[in-house]
Amino acid sequence: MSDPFDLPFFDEPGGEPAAPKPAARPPERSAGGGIAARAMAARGGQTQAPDYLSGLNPEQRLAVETTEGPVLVLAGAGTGKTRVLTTRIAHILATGRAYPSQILAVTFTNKAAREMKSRIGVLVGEAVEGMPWLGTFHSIGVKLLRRHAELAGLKSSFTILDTDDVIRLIKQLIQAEGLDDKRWPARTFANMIDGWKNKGYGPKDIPEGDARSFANGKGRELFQAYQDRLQTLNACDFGDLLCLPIRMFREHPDVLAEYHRKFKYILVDEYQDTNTAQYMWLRLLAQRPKSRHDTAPQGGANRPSDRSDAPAQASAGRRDAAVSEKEPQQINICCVGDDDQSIYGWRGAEVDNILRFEKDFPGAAVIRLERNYRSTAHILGTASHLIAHNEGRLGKTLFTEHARPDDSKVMVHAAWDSEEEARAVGETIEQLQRPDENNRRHNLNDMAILVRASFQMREFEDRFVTLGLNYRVIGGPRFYERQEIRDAMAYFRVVAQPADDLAFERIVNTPKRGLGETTIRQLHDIARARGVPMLNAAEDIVETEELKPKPRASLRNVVENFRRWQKMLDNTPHTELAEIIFEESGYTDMWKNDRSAEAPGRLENLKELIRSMEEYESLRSFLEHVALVMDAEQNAEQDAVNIMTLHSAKGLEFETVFLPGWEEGLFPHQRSLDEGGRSGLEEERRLAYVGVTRAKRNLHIWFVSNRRIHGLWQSTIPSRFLDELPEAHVEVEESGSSYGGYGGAFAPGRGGNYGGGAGRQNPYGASRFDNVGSGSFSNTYATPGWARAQANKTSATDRNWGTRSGAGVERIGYGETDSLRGAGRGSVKGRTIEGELVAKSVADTPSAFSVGDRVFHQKFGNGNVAAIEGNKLTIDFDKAGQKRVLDGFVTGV
DNA sequence: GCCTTGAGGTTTTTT
DNA sequence: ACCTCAAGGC
Repeated sequence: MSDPFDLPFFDEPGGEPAAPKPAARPPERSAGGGIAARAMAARGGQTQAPDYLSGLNPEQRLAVETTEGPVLVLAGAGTGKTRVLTTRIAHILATGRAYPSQILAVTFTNKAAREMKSRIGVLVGEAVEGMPWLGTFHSIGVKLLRRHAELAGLKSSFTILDTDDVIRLIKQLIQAEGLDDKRWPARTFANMIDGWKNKGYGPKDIPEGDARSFANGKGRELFQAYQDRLQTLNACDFGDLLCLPIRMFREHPDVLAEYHRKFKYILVDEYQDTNTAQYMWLRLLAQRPKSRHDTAPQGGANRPSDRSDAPAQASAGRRDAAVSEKEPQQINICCVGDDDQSIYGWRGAEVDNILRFEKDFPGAAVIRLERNYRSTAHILGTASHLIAHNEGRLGKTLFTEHARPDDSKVMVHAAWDSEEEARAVGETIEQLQRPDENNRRHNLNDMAILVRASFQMREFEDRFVTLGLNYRVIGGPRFYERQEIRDAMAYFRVVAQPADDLAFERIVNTPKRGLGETTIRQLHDIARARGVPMLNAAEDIVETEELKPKPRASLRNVVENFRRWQKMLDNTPHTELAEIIFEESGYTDMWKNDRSAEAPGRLENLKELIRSMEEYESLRSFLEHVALVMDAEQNAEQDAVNIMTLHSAKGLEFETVFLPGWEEGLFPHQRSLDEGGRSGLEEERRLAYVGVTRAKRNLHIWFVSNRRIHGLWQSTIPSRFLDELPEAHVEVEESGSSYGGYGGAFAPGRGGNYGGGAGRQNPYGASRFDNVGSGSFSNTYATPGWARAQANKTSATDRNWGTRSGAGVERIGYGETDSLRGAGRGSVKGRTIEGELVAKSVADTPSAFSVGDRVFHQKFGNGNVAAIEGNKLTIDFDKAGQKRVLDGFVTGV
């Protein structure tokens, strides 16, 4: 309880919170219509609370009603975060504190924005349509830029490039510099640029070291060249959508002041995911200058150009004036987030932003939501215990008031390999889907498989196809990233924005028109030399003799097509135009004539594309949408199991959740450990926490002993996170029998991948199952090294799992000691972590081997020990290269 | 200019 | 194991 990070305000969980500060000053607008009257009533007391407040618990209600001043809502998983946000907005609107257009509500993903919009719609009806400033950071950035494009050096018709465009563009630049694009991959540089922009850096701001590390030290020049190129293309990338508004606000305080006047309330969702640029963006908008002069209106010219926020009532103008003249506006920013769910550090998110909130906004109210409405006590207990291993938390503990005795514990299962894992999960799903004795059955929609890395999905998909089990992959290969869709979009882009050279280049020879590299290069050169778009260059060059007759005719045809389509743009329904373009360009024919297996699907996707265009009023607005929203709506019609990554699962919940692949190297992911060290590990742990907290009633965690990585079979060891699960809430599956027959998976030598029939040793040390069954596998225990290891065993010996044949997995017992990481390293201040479930991934005892030892491994052959970490050995094998294995797997030679 | 073949790199997560 | 890219033949 005595958490050092505990913040002063709310130290009695569940108790009646005292207001941190006067909830608010009296409402600024007095009198007036019914809305204000309702507001007064709402403020007056609980008795007359409006409906929308009635279902809230005290903490939620406080978060909703503390409308004035800075507020940080720390909302644990499943504590009604979205509800608080949406109700808060409804409350602000209903009490007349602001008009819909005066609320800036930022989310991180499009999904979240949609969700919020629809839920606000439920609360306030039509009024939600008047909220133009509800959206993602990026979409709001676009809106700002379109409006003030000239201040950012763009024309308001600018194009937004996606990752693919960016990489192609950078590649051109690298080649133009005469650099080897193999040694300096465009993708790498694109990532670097993205990283810089996440920090708000322009070419001049990047650290010298960064600049030197790429392109023979020309990183900075290349970055600058890239920005220049974007400007000539009248284009910007994703990062610019954040950086350019920031720059604009800094360089044009008058414009910033406009928005200071405009936005009365700022709300930020998933604050823990904001990166430095987003943080600066928010600070600029939220932090009003102290001096009154800065906020004072500077004349009509600076008024926001859209007047949608100018209420019709005469009182409105008065109110506006009153606010800005009487007192400097205070900062009404409300950030909602959960430090324990910060999982985007790898792309620049700064958990620190949320940890620092109170310093940034002095006097901020901090409200914790810890009452969980989603999961069983077992699941919450598991999640809390797991996340308690992290340092640097603000500290929250979820609780539920709805523990039921018959809730099932969190299940941990083992499988031989990933195929087995998929098969077993499939069987479990089928079992759940079958009607039970009460004739109730689980919907597939209520189940989800959450994987660490997308390559894990394939195995499940394969299995489900075989079983005929419906599934849907969420966030997988994105609709708008498919080749045919991108081609189609490129056609549209050239039609709508004739200067879009990247799009032009993409499709000028798709389908094949005999316009190869040579022709393109010529076009390029002319366009560059004359400073005109390539389409114009093409238009001119076909009138000359410079091209050979064939390409010349072909190119003329292309140009004529585009000119014709451009003329049709304004007087032809855009879906119709799209079909015409596909037909006349020969694009549909191209796929019709394609004999490959994917071709029909691609044609189908093109139809789907046209269908999805119907919702938009014009081709332009459609393009705008697509640039920002790379995912297409999924049809939730059909009952299907959900498969997705842990990252894309954030914010969702399911009755039953499967978490496969809890193995060292995969989860926690090796790369996170390598690149992020301790904080990388903590982020992985938060990811595990996110995964666990997605489950409402049932949670199944899996790990396998063998996994194919980069096409090679690797033996794996259970994730350390398994060590960190609390015994009290977790049950290890005893045997395969309960799910009928996959227990045989543990038979030695199965699958032929494993060096003949010698079988597999128990990687977790000896267990009482080691002597069960026939003993061909046991010979390895006779080695001297093993004997020594045995002799050194401590109480930890008892906590081991067997994975022997037929037995599946069984928990044998628990050590009485604390977790090796909990108490041993004191990873959590002032908190004892007890009763952990143990699947040893790191031995308490030193390895029986030492660096340099010559060893033999059943599968990899002979090698030398290169490094030792606990019981994990890094071995340079003569044939197989360097591998990490458990010492139990090798024998001294 | 286009297509086939072979080599080499690659796979965490995404607005 | 898979995909992308370059080289070489047509």
